[in-house]
Amino acid sequence: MLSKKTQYAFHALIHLAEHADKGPILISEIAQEKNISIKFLENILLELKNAGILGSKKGKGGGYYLMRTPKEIPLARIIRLLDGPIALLPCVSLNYYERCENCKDEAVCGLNDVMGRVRDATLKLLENKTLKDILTKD
Amino acid sequence: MLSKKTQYAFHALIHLAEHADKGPILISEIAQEKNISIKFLENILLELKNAGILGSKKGKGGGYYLMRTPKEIPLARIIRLLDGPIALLPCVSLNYYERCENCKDEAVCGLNDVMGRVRDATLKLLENKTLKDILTKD
DNA sequence: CATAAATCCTATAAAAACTATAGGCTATTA
DNA sequence: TAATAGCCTATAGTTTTTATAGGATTTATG
Repeated sequence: MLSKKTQYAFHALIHLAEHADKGPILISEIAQEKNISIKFLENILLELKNAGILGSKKGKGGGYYLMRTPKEIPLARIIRLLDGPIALLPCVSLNYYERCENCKDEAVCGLNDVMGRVRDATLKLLENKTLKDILTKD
Repeated sequence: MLSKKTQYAFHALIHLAEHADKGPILISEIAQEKNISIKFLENILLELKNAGILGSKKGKGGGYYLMRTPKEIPLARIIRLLDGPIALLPCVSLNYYERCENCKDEAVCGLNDVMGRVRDATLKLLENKTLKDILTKD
């Protein structure tokens, strides 16, 4: 399961995308609208900003906004950023690989093979579907 | 990611399947062969037994053995038993569904839709692939 | 320039989940 | 009846997740 952090991030990004025409959006507005703890959300948006996905403006009239169009933000990017590996096993992870400590040869491990396929099927969706694909408006 | 518990369970099941001709197998043998803490493994095998996947025999000459042929044990069964939900979000889980607290209507939520597809793609593999498919021998 | 608004940043706390261990109990075999 | 091996439950240690706190910094505006 995705962590709350990642789930909140998706809902926040959706809100930002659906209100992109209204200039910077307040953290507090998103928190209220999406029923998320404001302080927790603050940390999440900061991480998204530091990763270059969001921009922000301080002071009155400030808030957060998308740095790219929704179409340019694959869902896999958000998950990897906040949750880490998408694969079900470390030994089939593309970005967070770790050797299997329970089997002797990954090359002939059937579990490795099947989980690799699960990873591929999952990534086919999560790398191609973007923020744009999860919006209600437009 | 799957928990260690589930990962260990898969490796133990593989060992049991590949030595099914040798009668009951000792926990200690599996633990040593697969590099797993023996006491931790004990709990896992017990859970698999209580779920009807494994059988056991006590006393000298005892041990664990499969209650069904490898072909009859889908990978999804093991994951759900030890790890819980396979879906990435509670709101798209078939067996552990929970309503989304951050969106107003799941029926029109794009995130719900995409994650439902991820679940389907994952389950297509995990429900059809069985213990037999992850064995080295045979 | 002073003030209020809003994000930035880091630390920490609280809770939950995960991983592992302990130790006595029970059944079985020889 | 002694040794073997699983059964069962509790608990401990660690890590991760979730959430909160509070002051620092930047910006807009009157």
